[in-house]
Amino acid sequence: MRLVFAGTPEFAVAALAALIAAKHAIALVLTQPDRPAGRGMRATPSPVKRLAQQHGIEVFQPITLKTPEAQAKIAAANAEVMVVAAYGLILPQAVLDIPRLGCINIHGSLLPRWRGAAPIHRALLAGDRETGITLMQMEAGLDSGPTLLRESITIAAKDTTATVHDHLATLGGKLIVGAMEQLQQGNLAATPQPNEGITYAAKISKAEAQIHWSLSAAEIERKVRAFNPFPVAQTRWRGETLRIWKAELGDKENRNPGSIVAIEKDRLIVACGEGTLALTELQRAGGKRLSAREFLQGVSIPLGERFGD
RNA sequence: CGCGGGGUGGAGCAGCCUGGUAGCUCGUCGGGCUCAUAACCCGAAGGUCGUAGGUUCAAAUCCUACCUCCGCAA
Repeated sequence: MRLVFAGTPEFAVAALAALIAAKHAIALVLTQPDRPAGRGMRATPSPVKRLAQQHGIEVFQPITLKTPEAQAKIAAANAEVMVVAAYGLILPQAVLDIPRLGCINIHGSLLPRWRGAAPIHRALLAGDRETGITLMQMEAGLDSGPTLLRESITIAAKDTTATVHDHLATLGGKLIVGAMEQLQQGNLAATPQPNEGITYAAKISKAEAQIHWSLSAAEIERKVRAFNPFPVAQTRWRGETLRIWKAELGDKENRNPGSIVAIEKDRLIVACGEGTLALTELQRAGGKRLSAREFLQGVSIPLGERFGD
């Protein structure tokens, strides 16, 4: 099929790669403008842009899609359908109407649960046991369009946003290729989303990464997994930021939230509002990620020392 | 020129400000203790202190440049 692809981060790369592999004609790729990023704040192309360029596909990076110029550019691609995956820009109705078969979005949740920007993070934070990919026909509302295809996966106790993200990105690629096939055969049916069970996945803010030790160990443990690899759960320690990459639930004892109640060879046990959490991989400011064992070899920590503000 | 921290035996760190015999925790190797051990005791090997210059009688330590890792910010 002749199509336009719109996407920006790594999540969208798997889908674009799958469409390319399936020999679809990608007439144009839309992605966010190069943004200053990383140390040095150099303008950095998005992952999708890099992949598109590797395949010699034309890339278009408008700041907004509201202008007639941008819309004309998309219309000129003369695509039958537009595939959107974590693009990051609102598509106005005028754009949604351009492709003959409309716009299809690849969303990382089982809609209508977790509409919005950070569905994977929110699913992990909430302790969901399953999530998945939903392909939907886009309309003006936020992730509210009718469902075309969907497939669920289970979230295991050890899963992090990183692992679920990769899993879903791959699944999204597989589903979108299947959807294109069905679309060509004219048997891709749309089912309206139910009105029950709608939730919204707000963007993750940096402030949320801070650990509040008064919460239960279970909640904090979920935060550690949900915020891996970004933005990474963290706490304050001796005036510096300490990132917590991995942790396990400890025993049920409940002491002084935020204080270190035991130091084992490979684990640093911290009291929470309810239960304890065993930190197993951490990172000091300016340092590398270290196993708790390595971390403990470099510093001497007295029992009772506190984490947090 | 966005801001900032670090690169020291195999690992993680201290020492640098106030230049002058390189230290700690762990690992490795040998020995001992023990029914036994990832535990304990004794001993050993292993470092041109990121690279290149400079200052100095003397540089891990002060100065300059570069390489490289990381945090913030996006």
